[in-house]
Amino acid sequence: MTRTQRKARADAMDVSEMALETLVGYNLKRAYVVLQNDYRAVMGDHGLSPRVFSALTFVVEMPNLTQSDLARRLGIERSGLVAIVDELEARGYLNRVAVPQDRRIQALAPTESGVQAYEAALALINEHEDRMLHMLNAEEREQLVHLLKKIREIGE
Amino acid sequence: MTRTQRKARADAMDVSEMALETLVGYNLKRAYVVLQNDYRAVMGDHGLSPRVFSALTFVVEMPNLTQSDLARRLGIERSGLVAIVDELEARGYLNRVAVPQDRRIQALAPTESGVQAYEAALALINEHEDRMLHMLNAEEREQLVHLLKKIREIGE
DNA sequence: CACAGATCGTTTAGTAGGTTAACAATTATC
DNA sequence: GATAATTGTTAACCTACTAAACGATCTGTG
Repeated sequence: MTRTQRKARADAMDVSEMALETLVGYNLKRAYVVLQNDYRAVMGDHGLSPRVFSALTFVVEMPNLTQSDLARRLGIERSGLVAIVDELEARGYLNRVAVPQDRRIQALAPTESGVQAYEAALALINEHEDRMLHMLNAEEREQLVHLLKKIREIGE
Repeated sequence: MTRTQRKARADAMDVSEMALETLVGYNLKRAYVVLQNDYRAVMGDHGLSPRVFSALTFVVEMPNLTQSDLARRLGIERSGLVAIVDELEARGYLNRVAVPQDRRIQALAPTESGVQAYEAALALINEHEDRMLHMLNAEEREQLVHLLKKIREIGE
């Protein structure tokens, strides 16, 4: 649409006609905010934040990763991971274990309570997503995750 | 899966089997980061940020919104919008216009160069999305936006 | 009409979630 | 054995918000 054409029309455009509404990036951000708000409400002030939960998942499911490995898998910088690992260690959910073969690195080993906390958090998060996404049937939800993974793959 | 079952298996799990990978929230965030990184690269250091562009869209397409209106439509607090409107005004893309009927409010009126900047940015952004999302056909892309809108609707 | 209450834009202070650059310690490569 | 690369870490910085409070202004009720 040209500026002239716009001025020839009524002043206010219908929201659903705005180009903004067709942009994937804009809808992605808005949808993420909706989901994240409920996540925070469900997990509470002292619960695991999304990024800490995702780090804990890797530590539990792939024990003895290094911090550099983990940062790569999470798609963040090594320096940014330090605070996350600090929090998980302060909560008693993992230990930084020295590796004799390479004294630069410290393997991330989950504790018993780390594994339990992971499983408890995962149950809460699954409930949260099931409740939030009840308007999507199984096929739609699978399709959504599939499409999002395709976008993720570009960034590699 | 229980902890006992996990310990009975090999140490490291396949990434694609992790519950994390099936979560909508996690995939939403990761996909958003991928898209946003390219957005920043395309728009450059002095380009409009996503939030400023979305605000400009509303100002251009629905002239004379108030800041409270705009904040509601963007899903952010009034206080958070001030800096965004400040930037758009500093760039000369809009004016805060006094409204005689209600001296509390200032209508947001786009300028000529604001409209031009909007159209130029939109063209760049459409290019960016077309390039990033080339692996999705038209139907998939439409379906993705449709599903994201459904999630957005919960938060209202 | 008066006035209590809501609303508007704004400032200030705080938070979450990162990045970049530099560093010492250590390991790998030539 | 010198040079380069990697690891975890700190420090300083940035973006994108929120929450609370403010004066100015408007609205609804008695």
